[in-house]
Amino acid sequence: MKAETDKIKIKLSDEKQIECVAGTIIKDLIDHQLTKNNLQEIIAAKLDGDLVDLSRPLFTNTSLEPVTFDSAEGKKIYRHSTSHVMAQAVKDLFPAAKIAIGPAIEDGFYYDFDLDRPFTPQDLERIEERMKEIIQQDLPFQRLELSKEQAQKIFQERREDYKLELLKDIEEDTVSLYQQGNFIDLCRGPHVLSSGKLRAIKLLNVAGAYWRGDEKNKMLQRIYGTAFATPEALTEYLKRLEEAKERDHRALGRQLDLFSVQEEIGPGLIHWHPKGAIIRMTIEEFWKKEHLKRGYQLVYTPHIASRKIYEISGHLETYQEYMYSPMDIDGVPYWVKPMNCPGHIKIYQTKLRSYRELPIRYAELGTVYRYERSGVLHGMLRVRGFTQDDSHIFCHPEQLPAEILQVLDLVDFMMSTFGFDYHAYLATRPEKSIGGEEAWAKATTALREALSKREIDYKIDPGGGVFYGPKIDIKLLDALGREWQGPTIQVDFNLPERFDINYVGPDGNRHRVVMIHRTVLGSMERFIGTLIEHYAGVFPLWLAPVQVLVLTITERHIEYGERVLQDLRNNDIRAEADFRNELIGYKIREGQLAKTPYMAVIGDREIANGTVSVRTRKKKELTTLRVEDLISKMKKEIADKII
RNA sequence: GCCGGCGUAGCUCAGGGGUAGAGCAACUGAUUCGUAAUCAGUAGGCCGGGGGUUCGACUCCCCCCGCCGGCUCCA
Repeated sequence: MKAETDKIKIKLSDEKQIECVAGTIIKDLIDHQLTKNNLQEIIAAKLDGDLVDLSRPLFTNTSLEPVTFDSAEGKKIYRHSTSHVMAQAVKDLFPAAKIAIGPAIEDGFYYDFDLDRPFTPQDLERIEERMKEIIQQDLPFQRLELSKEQAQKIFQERREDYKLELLKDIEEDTVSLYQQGNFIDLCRGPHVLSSGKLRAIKLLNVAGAYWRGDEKNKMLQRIYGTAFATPEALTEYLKRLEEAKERDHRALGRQLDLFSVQEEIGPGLIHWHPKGAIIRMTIEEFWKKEHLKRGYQLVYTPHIASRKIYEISGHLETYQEYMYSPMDIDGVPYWVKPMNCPGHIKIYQTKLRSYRELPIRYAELGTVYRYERSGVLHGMLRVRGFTQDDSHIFCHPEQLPAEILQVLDLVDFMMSTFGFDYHAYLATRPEKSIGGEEAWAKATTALREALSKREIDYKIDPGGGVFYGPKIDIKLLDALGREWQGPTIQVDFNLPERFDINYVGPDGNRHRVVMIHRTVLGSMERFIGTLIEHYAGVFPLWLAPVQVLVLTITERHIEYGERVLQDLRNNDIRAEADFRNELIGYKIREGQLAKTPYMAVIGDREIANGTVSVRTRKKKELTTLRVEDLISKMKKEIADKII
């Protein structure tokens, strides 16, 4: 460390470097050097890549980069500071509350508290008011670097049991604490300079959360909130949340009459109404054709199976908690299938397989039932009975890379057909797992290389693999940005062993197959649920339940309307009619609210010319087309699956 | 499963110990109309279910069911 009179060099950018006296506070430096070019308020700084408080003094040559709210790091710091202010407000109003953890998260922050009474919505309002007062007071965030013992003493005095527990797990001798006003928190930082920097805050909701995410631990109360650099940005965000709610597949499912869940039948069990069913059927037909094209063979397997098969597969050992209790059939317990693999394996094993037959790819739209805990059910996205677009590929080890690549190709093709955004994860070997190190390495490499070859961005999910093999998970995003497990590609070393699945190699000996479990949509329920949100209910023509609505102006146009309707239907176009004695504006409004892609209006002029007046849901300008031209235009759009 | 909130007509929602309300939808009638709401009328409710408090409960209390937001867990 240099003496305070010494000069140090600070690199501000590739072109700009300045000198200052050692000990200069970053904020002072920034006030002099950077404010003119930066309208955005600076939240923190990055010194040689490390995030630090603006209140930190500079002692060595370094590069300095300002951090603003624009950056992900800036948002994180800003919101993390807001969570501290919230914790301070809670402690002010509820001194008995103990603080746990309070990080920034995507779009906001939370803080967990332990308090013997629940926070009410009114409490949230009070807390928010108190936070605004704290912001008004403009309390500086002070960083304290203390020995672990000193920190322990502080949190003992304050009876912050959770902080003490966190401290125990910290290995370093010194820890950092942040204080604003009378509030002290164990925290790495950095933070904004003072509470007054926080401009637009909002508390959103309270929820239970287990201490350290473990359901054996005490349940704490988590308050969620968010913060933005300007009130306008906050309002914008809240508006986005409202809009997302309107895309919610549960609301749209009711409005568009796609599906329902019946209390008397049971939660988590989906009823597909005619309009939802036709969407599903269209996707399933497409799916089947595509699989046959790509060398899959379609199979069907039973919905129940005797105990024996699940003993062999290991389901009773490792998966029983998700399986529904067995029924007695002639004294033998039968279970409803939670997965399709055993059935496919047994089909494979009906004869001796040669290496020449491999790979064998069995595919099935297989309906499975799994017990899901009541609190996790969610519309069509998390249910108890669902149809997986399942397949099991049996191959020999050398074929694994090519097979994975082919599956990934199919996944990508499907996702792009539907215009879907997705995130990919490569889940690696978990601690509790079976199979040799070499096999794992080979399979993981095959998965990784397939992802790179397809140029799919992915994250590693360390230890997230299944016990029997590594996997690629594709996550779909719902309207609120929540990720849902969709397509998955899993390599399996386990079932081939348990079932003794073989093929006869060129050497005449039996060899163990490698098995891939995969789905390319996930399940019909979850996929279509997410699709509803993705399209906001506005299905592309090829999927729209009603593709064209034939509308008449008055009763004298009905006869011609009937002919047009039949003409469309004869051409495999899903056409419906509204010949009611209602105003045309009224019928159009209904069609528009149902998000019908085309409406064909018929009046005197159209009958005279053998045409229809065509209105699309997107562009509202009208065109007059001969019926056969409308048919060919629609047929092309359907065939091309235009999104 | 756990924590919190909610449950009133088909849908969206008001009401808050003393006879249950609106809009839309439905139904009936009139209107025969040119691209997002024609007019009039009618009907519709075990106020999620059960128990309790009370002279009286949709309203207050308890239990159960379901839904919503999270946590934990998954296609």
